[in-house]
Amino acid sequence: MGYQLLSEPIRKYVRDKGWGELRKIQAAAIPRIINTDNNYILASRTASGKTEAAFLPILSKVDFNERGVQVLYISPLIALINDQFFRIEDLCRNLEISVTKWHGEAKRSLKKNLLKNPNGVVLITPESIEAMFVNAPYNVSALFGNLKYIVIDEIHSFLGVDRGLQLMSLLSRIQAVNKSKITTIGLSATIGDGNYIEAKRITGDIEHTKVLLDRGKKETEATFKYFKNTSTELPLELLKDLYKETYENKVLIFPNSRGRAEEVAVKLRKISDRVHGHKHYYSHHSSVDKEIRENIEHFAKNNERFNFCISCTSTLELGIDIGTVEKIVQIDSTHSVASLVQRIGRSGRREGEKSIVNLYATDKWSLLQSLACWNLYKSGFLEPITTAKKPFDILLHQLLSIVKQLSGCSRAELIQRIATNITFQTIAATEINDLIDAFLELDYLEDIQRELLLGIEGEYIVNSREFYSVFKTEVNFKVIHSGRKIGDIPLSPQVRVDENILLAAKIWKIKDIDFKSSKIIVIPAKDGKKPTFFGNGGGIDKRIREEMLAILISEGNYAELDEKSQLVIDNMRFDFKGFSIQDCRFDCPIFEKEDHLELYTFTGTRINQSLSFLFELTGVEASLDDRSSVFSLELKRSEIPLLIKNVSKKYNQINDFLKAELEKNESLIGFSKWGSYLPLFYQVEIIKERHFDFDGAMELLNNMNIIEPRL
DNA sequence: GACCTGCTGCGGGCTG
Repeated sequence: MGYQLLSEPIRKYVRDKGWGELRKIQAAAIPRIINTDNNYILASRTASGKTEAAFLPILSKVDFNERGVQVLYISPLIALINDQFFRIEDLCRNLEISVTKWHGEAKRSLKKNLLKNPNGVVLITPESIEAMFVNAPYNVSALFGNLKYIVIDEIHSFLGVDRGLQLMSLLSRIQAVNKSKITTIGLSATIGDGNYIEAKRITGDIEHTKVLLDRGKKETEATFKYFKNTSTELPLELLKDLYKETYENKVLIFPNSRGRAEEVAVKLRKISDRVHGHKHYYSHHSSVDKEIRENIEHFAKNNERFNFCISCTSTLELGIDIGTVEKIVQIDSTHSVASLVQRIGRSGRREGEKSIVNLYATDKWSLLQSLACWNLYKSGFLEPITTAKKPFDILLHQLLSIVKQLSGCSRAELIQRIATNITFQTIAATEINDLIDAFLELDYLEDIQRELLLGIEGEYIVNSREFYSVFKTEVNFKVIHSGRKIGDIPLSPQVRVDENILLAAKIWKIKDIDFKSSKIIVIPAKDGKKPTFFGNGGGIDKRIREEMLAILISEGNYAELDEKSQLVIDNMRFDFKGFSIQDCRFDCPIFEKEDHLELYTFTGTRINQSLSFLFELTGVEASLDDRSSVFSLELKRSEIPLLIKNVSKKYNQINDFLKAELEKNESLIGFSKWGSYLPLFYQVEIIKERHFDFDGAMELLNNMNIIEPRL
């Protein structure tokens, strides 16, 4: 019935494609988009036809003879825009609707043509929208002043992150230059039942946003194996086993870090060379040159014949789809269930195939975490997404952008624009006023005859190339071999002349480092070390830790575990055998050692970090090992109640303590690119909300049952 | 104990 509602040229397109019937998500979306003005979130697996589900009805409905761009498609990745361009242009061909790519790597001549005659469909990134508001605000209204639809691809990648707040603000600012209401369609992978509200929020109108969900689930076959790590390098036995498990397949391997990805690719290739196996071993991550990455993607996508192994990071978790992948390998636990879901979904894409995943662990806590993620995956759990309630850092960024857009404005107008922007509705007018005062003080703004303009510092910030994005990036050196770029790596202590490094699945010797032009010149070599990258660890959700405890206090074997990993789990269970645990959320096992206590919290990273900060304030020596979620406390068992009492006292003045800590150590705000430009008071608010979880920490402390071993 | 994402305008040098 959806088909009948489409316009004739679109029906012809469907017929020409030979599509017997519409996909589930398409059948659901077409009548709703055509017959209502609601916003929709279309949620289903990749390769399930979501793009067409949005564009078939939109192209049928919209009158493209009107002046101005009619449909704006927004993507988090340039690569996705380039991919989707062909599909959307194909759809538009018979209708004579023009499709234009507008991103940093798109041709300028095509952008200029569009400006002469604004029309059709535009594919863009959030950062390019930001740049247009800052550098050519008149183009925003000329192009996007008569929009009918906005389509946001991979909308889940914007949820709960700064980039999503920036996008939300930009959408709100685009709506402000339009007379009529723009309808928004979000395309998404499944994001968990509790998280759809966050997707709806981005559209700016929760009430009129509906979710269309296709729960197409695949069967998954998992195998766990354990190889104890004795050094910083992967155990040889693991690599041999990994080779045996992968040489006959098309495989993606996820070893969790760029350095490990290189180590795996180089060592598997060495084994393969020795036994005359195939040569298709690659590494794929952000430090490998973009062109090399594209070649690998192209090979893997278009080849049916040869087997391959791509050792990668999250670069192959989203976006591009390699349909031929048969098997996924995860080395040590993912950091979230969401990530495990995405990675498992990368295999068995063909009709009738199931997903196959091999999970290796090199450490017992990693094995336990991996098993917990697998259990939660099977139960359908996904980490809850939380959006910052008071995003003062994004407010600073957008406030400067708005002042630049308007080339100055009155204070009243600036406040009005921010107050009507849906992104900042939770920030009070008094706070906005206070911040404007602070920005005048800091020379971000200046007041000339009651008109607010960018100040000297403000000009400096906004005119920087760094202004358009809200995420941080590291400083890199180009790695070059005989004029060809291999990739970009940060300057770690390991990067020295005559040292050998691994990059792009090959071994290189460093011949020269040019600090002026940030270049590292290399030649091929025989043996090397995996590169070191400076990462800043993320967090594990508390639900994963609770599941880890639940596994420890349960009995029975898992069919997915091999003999050795089952034995490791059984040994860990033996260690916790003496504890009678009723409630995995609040029961905390404690071990009394000779000169200290070991208190297991089995809770999330942010809660642990908050507890650690609070313990330190009371003067107690407490060291945290977050991987096993255990505190080592220099205390006697009888002193614990006093500790908890003291923590509650200190918590009353938490803002003062955080302020003092920030004055000592400004890197605490390092996770927020624009946060460090804020007055200290607002930095504290951001850290409290996003780095720590004091509410969670106090909830745990107030309900904590410390469980002693039975004798 | 991590990973990923994007980018203007202008001038100089080179190619067709």
